[in-house]
Parts: sequence; structure tokens; C-alpha cells
Amino acid sequence: MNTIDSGKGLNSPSQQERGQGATIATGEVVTPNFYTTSPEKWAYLKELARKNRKQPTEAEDIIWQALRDKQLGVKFRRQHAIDDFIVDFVCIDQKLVVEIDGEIHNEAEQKEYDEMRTAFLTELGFRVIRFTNNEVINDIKAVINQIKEDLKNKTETDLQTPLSTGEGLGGEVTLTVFTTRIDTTFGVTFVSIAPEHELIPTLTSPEQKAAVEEYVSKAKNRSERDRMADVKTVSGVFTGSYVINPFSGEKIELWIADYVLAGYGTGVVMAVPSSDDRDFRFAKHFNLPIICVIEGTETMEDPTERKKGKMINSGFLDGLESDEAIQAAIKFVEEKGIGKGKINYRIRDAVFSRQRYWGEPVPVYFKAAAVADGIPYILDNSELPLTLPEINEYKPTENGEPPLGRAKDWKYQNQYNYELSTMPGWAGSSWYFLRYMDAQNEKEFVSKEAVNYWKSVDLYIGGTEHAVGHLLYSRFWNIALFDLGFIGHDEPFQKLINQGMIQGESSLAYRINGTNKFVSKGLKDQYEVAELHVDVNIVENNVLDIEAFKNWRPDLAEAEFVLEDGKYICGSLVEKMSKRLYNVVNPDLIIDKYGADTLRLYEMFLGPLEQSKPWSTKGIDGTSKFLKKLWKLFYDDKGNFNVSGAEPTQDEQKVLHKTIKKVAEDIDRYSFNTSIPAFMICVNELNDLKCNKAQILSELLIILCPFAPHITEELWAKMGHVNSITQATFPAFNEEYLKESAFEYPISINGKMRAKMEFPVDKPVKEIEAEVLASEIVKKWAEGKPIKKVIVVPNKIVNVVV
RNA sequence: GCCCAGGUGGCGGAACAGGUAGACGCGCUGGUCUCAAAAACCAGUGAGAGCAAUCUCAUAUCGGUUCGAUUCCGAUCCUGGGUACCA
Repeated sequence: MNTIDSGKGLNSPSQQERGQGATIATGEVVTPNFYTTSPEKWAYLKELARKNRKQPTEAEDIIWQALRDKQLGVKFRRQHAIDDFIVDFVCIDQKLVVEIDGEIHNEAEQKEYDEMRTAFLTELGFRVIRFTNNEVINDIKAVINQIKEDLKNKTETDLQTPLSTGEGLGGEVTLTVFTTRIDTTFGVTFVSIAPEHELIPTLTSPEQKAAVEEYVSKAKNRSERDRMADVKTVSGVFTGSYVINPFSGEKIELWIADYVLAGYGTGVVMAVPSSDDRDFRFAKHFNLPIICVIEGTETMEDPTERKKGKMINSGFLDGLESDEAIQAAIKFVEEKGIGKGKINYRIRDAVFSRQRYWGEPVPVYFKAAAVADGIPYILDNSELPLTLPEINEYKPTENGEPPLGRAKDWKYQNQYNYELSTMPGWAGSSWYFLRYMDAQNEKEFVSKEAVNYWKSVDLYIGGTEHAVGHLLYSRFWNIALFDLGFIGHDEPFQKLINQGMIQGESSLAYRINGTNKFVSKGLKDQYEVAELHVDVNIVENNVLDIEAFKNWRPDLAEAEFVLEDGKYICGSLVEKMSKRLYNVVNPDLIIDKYGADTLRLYEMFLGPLEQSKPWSTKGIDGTSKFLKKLWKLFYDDKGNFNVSGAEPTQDEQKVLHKTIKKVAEDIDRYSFNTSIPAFMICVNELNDLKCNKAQILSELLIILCPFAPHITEELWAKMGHVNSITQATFPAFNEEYLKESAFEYPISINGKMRAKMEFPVDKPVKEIEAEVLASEIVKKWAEGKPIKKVIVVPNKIVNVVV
């Protein structure tokens, strides 16, 4: 036991000696960070403590061998500074101090001093038990048993007694992190914590206090928005505390960083600079260590570019693939009880209002004068529906109110303010189809009978934006309505198709930074430039119409240009068609020139429904010509309607039924783009056959109707039908017309098609094989070599292996 | 980053359960008709070699399975969309 005077020049201990640190795990754990004395005192005490540890008395050594390495289930430290004192042994968890007294403690003065010291430690929350040298040396078992007993008797409240004597520092702290890449835990070289984190005062060392406080106040003043927008700037501050990596046992630094969001996960990030981009930038900026844990990344300039692979430098995970390592690591932390596997869910768009005009008005009014202060009151059912008021301009008011603030005399009972926000798009889109089932119903939004009859929507076609937005919410609403018993099914849609997006080709101009001067694309690399989207309607073949550009926006009126070959060449970019990007093209011009049927056919013909592609009118002539050819089947050269009632021939029936089969199958598969060529082939072949038979043409019109509704309706009427073609029955496909008697086999040698031979469809395989082997073509390619194998797939192919 | 699509001629694309790669359309070339043009019609058109018959190479890249691969498997690269300082 040692004592010192307080108040002498004191320094801070190293963190390690004080046992600071933290364990992280996936989803778990960190051990503590605490001071049992002040840094000033520690600097002085540590030298003494170290000396004491090196020169234990006989009794101290005996008891230490029994206490060390958690032999009693808890961690003991020896010669540890607590405030002004250095105690012999202490279990900080249990706040138990064990002192070993030598001869000197029998002296009166010393006894008095010991009592003071015990009282002081008791006040700090420690319990002190004492043994003499002799007790330890003579019966160590009895001593240990007594310590065990004492540990057992600790009460809960004892455990919760605050321990701190150091400034601003609490007891042991466990920091929990959430990670999706637990496999990389051996690569954790520091831990970052959100500036808002409540434990920051506890986790900050006195030396770092000023810096931390400055940083935290600065970070807090930045809005969430600023922080999210400014992804590139790296900022942070060291807390002065350390954390223990639970996998490697390494001591690593604990930093505060504003890239960590308090609202996500636990607000603490285990930083793996070799695998996460933000951690990597942070480590580079502050010169923190980087440990690569994926094979092959050691030599990479930016190891975060490779995310998965075989684990290295990772202890028990070495050699596993990332995905296996994740499972192994989760198992590991769960078995050790320091973490557990977890799935995180996030909510999207929690706010149910828009500051826009176009949306359902919220049936709510406020009795207080100011809307913002009031309590909302809901309109009575009898007062519904609340309809959108007329306004003069679809813009916010001068006071910054939503557009509905412009509505004149729009008051509930002529006195109370309505809510001025409208509902978001998905408010209505989530359930309108239910209303469609029973649109005239005055009593309820849909009757049970109607919804039981129509049930859920068979097919939902929408873009991917709808898939994440609309579909998410309508499924949610649908389940709510189902749970409330209004409807009888818990899924609103049976099938989803994500149709592709017709993209726009954007035009870009390049403004030289800090000027109003624009540089042509070919020369832009010589300057620091910012990209500006230009209205595609004032760009032709990437050449900018400079006058139109100047007139486009007031701020561009005085713009100057750096040209190449006398022209301003714009950059171009395929992206989503959007007003914001000024790349919207209007279909009206196409419809004026070619008609709506041509446009519709062309859009279908462009490619698969699910596929996105930039809009281009190249090739629209093809579908236009097709419709003209169709028309000519019904009219002669002089323009007279000329359709015959004669009986169709076998050939004509074959052409028609081939098409019926193909189109019916295509429609079932939503493969509309492949139907158009089938129609084209059909019309071409009927044209070759000079077919004008009413029976053939009317069935053709019916199957074409969904693709080209206008022209088919018109020709249908011309043929003398009274009812709309949309009421006609889709013709049945008749296999009889398609029967073939022979098949032309492709003859392959070693998998390459070399010739064709025709055989009857029912010719036996053996006979085909014999004839093929006897043929000139096989002799030629075999070149005398033996035939190894012959594969005959009836009515498909023959392959000869030599 | 993550999730979802996708990558085939000069262009859009086809090949639906592994069996003739490039259907159909655009564009291009030549021709018919016309005083001429447009329209319409006919023929040709993946690349390379050859007078030709024909041969070689080709479905983002590399590898694998198979008698045979655009199609199946593994790895890589690239493009578009959604989402995001979400760890």
C-alpha cells in the first residue's frame, strides 16, 4: 500500500494502464472508459504504481497469482491509482478494493491514516477489505474465499454507484455498433461516433475536452441537410479515449465524426478504412492506420474498391470468403454473447403532406388564428368531400404558405382556416382502384359485393419509381383496409411489370467557373467548368443555337462563348426524361405527322416492355409503312374499298393462323414488341397472295386492334360491322392450318451448320441418320475420319461428330 | 456502396425449354417507274478472304459444362434505373 500527497505536479496516465477501451462487436459491446483518478495525479502516481508492480511483496505476489486473469470471474488490477491513492488490488467492476497490510499498519499513526483512507474510498463507492501479509502467506485459500464471498454479497445498488473521480468521466462504457460487414472487424482501426452522441462528455479525455467541445458545437450547428449534401469534406476530432476491438483485442482510437448520423443504427460506426469509402477518406485525412482484410487489396491504392473476397489478417476468419466470414463472425459474437445478428428496416417518406396545389386537400381545419398553433379538427363525414379551391397561381404565397393559401374566402364555416398542405401523390394512388370498382357508391368507398367480385388488380404495370413508392404504400394501405375488414384480400396486385422508361438525351453546355463564358465541348478540358443542362429543343445535332440560348434565360443574355470551328458543340448524356433536365420531347409533333396508331405501334416495336431506352424517332417510318400496307389490303389501286366474300385458301388461312398463334402467345407474355413483326410478316404475305378475303381480314383486324385501335376500328366499320371492334371475339387458333408434312433439317458437323436436308416430319430417326451419313456433305467434312457420333433431334437438328 | 435491369450488325431489336445467330424494321447501296423529285415496288447489305463455289471470325471480356452455348455455371468490365454519408 502506498500513499502520496495530493496536489503535487501530476500527469495523465496512459490509457492502457487505466484499462480504458471498448469492445465492439456486431451489434454489440464495448468496454469502458473511465478514470479512477485525475490525469494530473495519474502522471505522478503512475511511476510509483509501476515501481510497486515490479517489486511486489511476497504476500502481494501470492494473492496476485490467485486474482489475475479473471480467475474469480472478474477483473482485478494491482497497484492501481484511485484519486490520491494507489490501492493494492481493485476490481473496478465490483468496486472492491483489497489491501494487504504489512507490519507498519500496526502502528497507531498508520492505523488512523488507513481509516481515513478507507472512509475516503468508501465515499467514492468502493468497499475495502484488508488482509495481513501473514494471512495471505499462511492460508491463501481462506483469503480468496473471503474475497469471493464479498464479491457475492455485492448488491445491485453498489454496482450502480458512480465511480468517477476523474473529470467528466463515468464508469465502464459499452459502445454498441451496427455493421453490415462484421467480417471486416479485424480491419477496424478506429471507431467513430456521432457528434450528437450523449456519451461524448463521458468519453472525452480532459486534454481533448476543448477540441471536442469546439468540434461538437460546430457540427451541431451544421444542418442535417448541409451534412448530407457535403459528402466530400472530412472532419472529426479525437476524443482521447480508446476502444478495444473485440476480435483482435487491439486498442484503437475513438473519434467523433460528423459523417456518422446519430439517427441511424447506434450512432457509432466501427470504421474499416480498408473497406468503407468514408472510413477510408477519414483515415487518410487523419493519418489513422489501415488494415486490409480482403485478399488482393493490400497493394491497391484504394482498397475500398474491392469489397468482397478471401479474408486475410483476420484471425479465425482467415481464408473464408466474405459471405462465409459474415456468418462465422455472427456465430462467434453470439456464442461469446457480445453481439447478435440483426436486420434493420428503414421507413421512407414518413411525412404525409405536400406544399403543392395538386393533391387531395386534407379535410382538417383549425380554430386558432394561426394555423401552425392550432389543434386540428376533422370535418364531419357529411361535409365531405372537401374539394380543391380555385387559385390564381399555382405557387406559394408571399408569406411562404403553400399554394392553397392563395384561395380567396376558403374558410371552414366562413371563419376557420383549413389545412393548407395537400396530400402526397400516394394518398390517392394507393387505393383509387378500389373506388373504381364501385364509383357511384354514396355510402362507402367500395361495397363488399363489388370488391369481392373484382378482387385484386390482375396486373400492375409501372416504372421502377412506382415499384418502390406507389406499390409500397398501396400494399400498406391495402393491408390496413384488409385488417379493418373493408376488403377481402391482403394483396392489391397479383402481378407486377416494371415497364422501362423512355429516356431523354440531354444536352450539356460548359460554363467556365466564375464567369458567364461557355466553352465548346472539345475545348472544355482546358478549363475548370461546370455543366449546365441546355434545353434540347435549342440544340440540333449537338450544335447549340446560340441566339436561342441567350434568349432562353435572362441570366444567359450576356453569355459569351468559346467556339470550335465556329460552332458551340454540346455534350450529350442519356438520362431520365425530366423537366429539370430540359430533355423532354413532346409526342404531339409525331402524332400530327404519323397519327396516334403509328406512335403506339412504334413505341411497342422499340423493344421489350421492361427495357429503358433513349427516345429516338429513327425507324418510325417502318410502322407507318406497315399501316399503309394494311390499308392497301382493303383498297384497290384506285382507292376503292374492295373486300371479297370468297372462301379463303389454305395458304391464306395458314398465314392468318400463324399470326393468331404468335400474337396470342406474345400477349400472354407481354411481349408486344415481337407481335409487331408478326403482323408485318402477315400483311406482307397476304399482300403477296393478293388476299382481300373478308374472313381473313376481319380476323386480322381483331387481333391487331389492341395494337392499332383507331385504324382497325375504322376498317372494321368500313367492312359493314355495326358494333365496335373492341366487342369482337378474339379468333381461335386452328392448328389444322399449320400442319407441315416435311421439315428441313439443318445438318451440323461438329456443331456447325453446313447444309440442309429435307425429310418428312414422321421419318424415323434411324433412316434420317443413315441418309445423312451417306450424303456428300458428311463425306466432305469427315475427310475419311471415322464418324464418332450422330445426334438426331426430330424436327430440330442433325449433328454429326467426326 | 447496396438493390434491380441490361450489354447481340451502322441503329432499334429477334432467337419463347441448350439446337440454322442476326427474324422484323430503320439506315445504306443498286435498280424499276418518272422530265425530275417524292411515294411505291424489286434486289443486296455482320466482318474478313476469294472470280466463284466456299472458308475463317463473330452475341461485353476471360474461363468452364456440352455432340452443340447469345441461352447454363464462375469471375471480371461496362451502361441504365432505384436508393443512400444508412456504417
